[in-house]
Amino acid sequence: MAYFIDVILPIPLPKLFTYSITDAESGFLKTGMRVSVPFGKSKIYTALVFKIHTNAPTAYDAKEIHQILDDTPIVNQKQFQLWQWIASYYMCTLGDVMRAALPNAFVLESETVVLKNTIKTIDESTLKDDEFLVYDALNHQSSLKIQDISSILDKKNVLPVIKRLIEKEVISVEEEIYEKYKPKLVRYVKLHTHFTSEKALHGLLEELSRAPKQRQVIMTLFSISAKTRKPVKVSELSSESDASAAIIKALIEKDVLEEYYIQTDRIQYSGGENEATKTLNDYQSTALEHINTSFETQNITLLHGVTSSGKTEVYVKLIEEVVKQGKQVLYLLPEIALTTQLVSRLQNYFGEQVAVYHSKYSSHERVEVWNHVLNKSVKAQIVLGARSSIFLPFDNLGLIIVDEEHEQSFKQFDPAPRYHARDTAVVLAHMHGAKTLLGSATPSLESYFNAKQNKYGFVEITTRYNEVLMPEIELVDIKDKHKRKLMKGHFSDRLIEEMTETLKEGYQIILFQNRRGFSPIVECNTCGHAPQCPNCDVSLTYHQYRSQLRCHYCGYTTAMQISCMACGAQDLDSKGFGTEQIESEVKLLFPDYKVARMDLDTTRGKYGYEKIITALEQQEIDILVGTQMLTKGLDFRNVKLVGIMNADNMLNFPDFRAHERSFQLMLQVSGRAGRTDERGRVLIQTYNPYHNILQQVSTNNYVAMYNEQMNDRYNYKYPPVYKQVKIILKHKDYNKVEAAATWFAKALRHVFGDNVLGPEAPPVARIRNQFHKNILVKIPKKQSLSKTKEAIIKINNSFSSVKDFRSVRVILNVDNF
DNA sequence: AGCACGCCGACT
DNA sequence: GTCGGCGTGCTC
Repeated sequence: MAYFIDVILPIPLPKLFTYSITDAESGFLKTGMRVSVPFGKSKIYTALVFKIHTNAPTAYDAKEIHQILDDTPIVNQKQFQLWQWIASYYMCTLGDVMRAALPNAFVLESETVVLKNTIKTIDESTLKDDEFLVYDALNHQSSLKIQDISSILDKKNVLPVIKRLIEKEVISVEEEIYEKYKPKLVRYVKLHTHFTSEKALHGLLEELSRAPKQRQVIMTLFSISAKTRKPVKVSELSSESDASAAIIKALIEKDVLEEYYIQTDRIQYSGGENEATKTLNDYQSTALEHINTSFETQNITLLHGVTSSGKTEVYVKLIEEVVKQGKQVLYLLPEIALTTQLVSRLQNYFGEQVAVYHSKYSSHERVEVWNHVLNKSVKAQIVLGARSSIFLPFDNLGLIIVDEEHEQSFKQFDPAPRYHARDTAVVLAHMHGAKTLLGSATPSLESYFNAKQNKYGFVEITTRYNEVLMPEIELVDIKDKHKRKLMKGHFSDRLIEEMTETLKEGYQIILFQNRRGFSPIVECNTCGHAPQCPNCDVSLTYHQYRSQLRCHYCGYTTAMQISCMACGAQDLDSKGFGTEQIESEVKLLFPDYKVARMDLDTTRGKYGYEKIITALEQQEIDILVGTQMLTKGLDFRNVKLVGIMNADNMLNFPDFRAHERSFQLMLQVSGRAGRTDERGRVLIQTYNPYHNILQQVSTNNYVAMYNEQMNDRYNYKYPPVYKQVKIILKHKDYNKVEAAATWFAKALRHVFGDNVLGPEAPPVARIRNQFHKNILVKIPKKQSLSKTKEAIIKINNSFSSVKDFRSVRVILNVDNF
């Protein structure tokens, strides 16, 4: 009997590929194991076994696999089920999902290696110049990579040269694959078995009396192992005995010491005893009770708890319960809310049972967490992670918590799969028969809507921890302040007053400005020219601290101009403002206080973010200026005043969710104020204090916001009332996207009529030299989602068979919010 | 997505 | 003349 496997390849092709395997392999292979397979002319890819069968393909000969990479499956059936759901719901391929799901180190790729042909002697005179260069390089180096040859010959396309050399039998090529994951090994030493007897040991010490350093090492070894009763690390021995690596090496070479390696985890929990979980206050325990009651009838429950209401403690109790039952827990958070603060808080209670998984971890570290989850190790009973942790190989999940449920960063935008981790988590939980708890102080409209419709259970906490009052929110009309000349730069007299007061009392201040850099537009006062990005249709943002102009879309930078590039006038003016400008103004206004800034530019690097947070906690910073990074579930004890510099630019953002987002953002920032005992204060500067959203923020009226926004959503057919799929077309030629988008929209209108919007150019019509066009398909609740998607895919297929449009990139984004 | 093949302009 | 640009087609 001939055996075949269908595999998923990590490429965006909609189908599986079939390879043949031997009898022996068929006995060994299981679905979910990795194999390496030849693909195309020469490449070797990592593929994942999806199905094992005996149906020989008819249209082609299946190739044989190259190698089996695993002893046991690394992906389980439930994951495959989830992957298929993602692929169909978010309209992408299984290959896309595989790429996103597996830690990078699991996906090996081959590299072509060029070797010298040693069998034949070469007549060098038959070689051309470039051929000789390669041949000569191989005399010095046993193997060359394609890239090496590229740099030797200093040109891009070296394949013709390689081809000629192969024909002349000078070289041969091989495909090499590397296992990217290497377990971390730690070197240990012990005394060689020769010396275990008392007598032999005595003799040894005698012998070493002439080598005091070495003798010292041996003595230290004894004392360490007597103390710890554990294997002794080389590093430990070396630092304890103050001996260099060379001395230890000498002892190993003399066979006095014996070295050995033990595989260790890269991430280790090193804390002490676990604490008992905290007792909940009345509000919290009522909430917990309600959640439990809700879970009796509902699989999903939304917890709406005001900022600083102690939701985490409630989560902890729930986690404790589930862990007791021997089930796994997934605790999802937006990437930047995953701080050491929260991790150590959970570790306090659950110790080494907590594993953390997010993108700042190296791919090696990710593999380790993956394996712990796969092996149902106690070390990963509770996984705390960002959106990609929904892909871990859970087997018996009992509970998923999605904290800060409203956060848009749960939705992946750029590479497919464009999934929403909150929604995917709900599906994942369902597959495991687990419960899902969504938590937020400002729930997303869709979740609140679902709760209202009784699709989700609903629980509220309306009181802050320790019954601290919600901050007092004051709206400051800066139009009026400008008129009455009460503004100093971007600061109103009210804000300055409050700041002075707060600083005097010894409390800290947070200033929020949702835009980084110094100013988003630099304009010539003489001719009105503003420097634009050469690759994108945006003006460049001025960054003062490096005296640079920068594009926030493609990363283009150029030096700040002294004079106008168009007319040469030296009179440049900056319009608008960002965090950098606020920071420098604060420094002028309050020269005696420490000011820091937190935005993308100051938090680069692995610990940049952490450093600022710690400094704030340690009260080394009096005033912190920042972007929305500030909003993410941080708990600052001593912040009493929050200033929102300008509420209008977010309210006027051209997006149907701008109002909802502004509300969430402002309430979240406000929530940073007054978290211990003193009531906090929030000042919102705006040109339009009568804006409904601002009124709702200032009265902390979520329900009013919800009702008003839902009204709009009904009227304009937006989510959560309608579903939507956004189609983005990109091309470097404007006329081409234009034509392509028109064609696409027309085809869609044929099927969906008025529920198709566009094509329209987005606010930034060109990014990285690609022109964009958007089309939106609105889907009424009663219209079948799967049929709609089928129709879109069909249109997309006929679109790509028009040869004129083939080079236009099409992005399908389901639930693009 | 890659990658090869094949056809055209612009340089050593 | 070749080098490298990109349109086209294919991958078990």
